[in-house]
Amino acid sequence: MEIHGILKGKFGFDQFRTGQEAVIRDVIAGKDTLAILPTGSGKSLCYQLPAYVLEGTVLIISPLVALMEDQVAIMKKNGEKRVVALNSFLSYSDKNRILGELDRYKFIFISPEMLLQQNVALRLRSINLSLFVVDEAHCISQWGFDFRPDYLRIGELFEGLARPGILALTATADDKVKNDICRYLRLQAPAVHQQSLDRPAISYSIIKVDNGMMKTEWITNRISSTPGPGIIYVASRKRADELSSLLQEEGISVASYHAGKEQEDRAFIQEQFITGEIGWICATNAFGMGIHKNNIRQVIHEHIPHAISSYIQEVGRAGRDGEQSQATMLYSDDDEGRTRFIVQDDIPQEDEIRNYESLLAANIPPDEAADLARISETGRRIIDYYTERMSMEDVISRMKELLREKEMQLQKILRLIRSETCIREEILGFFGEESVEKPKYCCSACGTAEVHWHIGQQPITFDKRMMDWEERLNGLLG
DNA sequence: CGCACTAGTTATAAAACTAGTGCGGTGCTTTATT
Repeated sequence: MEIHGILKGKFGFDQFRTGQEAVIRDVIAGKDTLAILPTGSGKSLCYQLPAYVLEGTVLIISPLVALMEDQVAIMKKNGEKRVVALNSFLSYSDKNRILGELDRYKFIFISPEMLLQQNVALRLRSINLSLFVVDEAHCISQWGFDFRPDYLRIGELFEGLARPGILALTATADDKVKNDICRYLRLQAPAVHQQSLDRPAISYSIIKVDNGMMKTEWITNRISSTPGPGIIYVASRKRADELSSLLQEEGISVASYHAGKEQEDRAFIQEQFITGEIGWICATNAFGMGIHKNNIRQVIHEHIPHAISSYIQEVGRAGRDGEQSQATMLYSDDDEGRTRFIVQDDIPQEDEIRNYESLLAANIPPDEAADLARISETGRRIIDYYTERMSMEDVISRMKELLREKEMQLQKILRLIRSETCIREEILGFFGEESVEKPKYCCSACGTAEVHWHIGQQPITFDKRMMDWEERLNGLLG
């Protein structure tokens, strides 16, 4: 069947959105494909359509169980019954039953961790896979090295075996992320499809303030006088709850969201935000993946994000409908040290690794050894992953390398913050895009960040440099 | 690293310092003998 026919017949669309068709043609041709498509451009069609052309089952790696469940529900609602999510929501018996009849399914969603369990991997290798999809593929780079090491092992599934084409999907990827994806998925001569990451409808502001109190003040003013819906990204769970309560007292419709909340509550809050019952969300970086909401008008950061690529991901959730939106980053001088601490804290140190390994060598049980060497659960998983693959000395130098890498990413975002040149140009340059057309509302560095919202009170205007107290003082004196 | 918080100190007393302590993001997975 011709792909336009399937597009109309199965999905009810008359034409492809920008970028989709080229990706789909490569996927159907069996090529390894890396597709970097902006959120909301219909990434899931890139594997769902080929599924109806190709013989066999499509296997989709997904980072969050909640996301898998969502997608399965949507597909079932749209009439596709041969779809299943393999994750820890399943009872032991259901899991076994499904594993026994895997080839009945057209689509299987699974986490990297489940994928790499021996019995699961064995079963998956035995069925006819038409396509292997890695959704949100930037997770390989973002999480694999220091958080969820199984992300680095996805490529091992087909070690030494014939395999189907691989499709890696993500919304943002700089050169490092692209390289990590290709390397760890072992892509062969991948077709890379990438659209401009520029979002002309988003204007960028970076504003320096003196302290936390000013952040609270600024945000309160801003939110009471300009439209939402919006997301406020904060650095800690505690702050998310605290800021949310403060804003509630001001009569603002807001809720907090972070990983310390019950799954149930998280789903509920997310749902309310999507339907518009809640106007604002105060959240840690836990919030965002899989949020299908077009009309987010503002994204505010009140800390320095960990890396430019995470910043762009978070900011990119605004303005998917193409309407004017604003991204604002508030920061103060002491943010740098705190961001550095959070990013680097979980990476095991040399003496911790040596301690832990010598305790293990003395036959101390692993749980106890990790405890004694004061290694976090995450840290231990990381050490275990690397020690299985290299000598202790190599693990130690690998960890140092990881620290350097994190520091480099931080330095890049600090450079962005301190730069006086166009923020849009800087950001796009970071992703390798050179020519940039500046929209009417561009950024605070260009002096054209301020959108004139047509509701509420006076627009609040802040000049980035004048917010610095020394310069403000000089301004008064001079 | 830097914050918020607490307990202890000071000595006219009360409020105001000081030193010490705890805390900080992201998520998957966990289950078997007859």
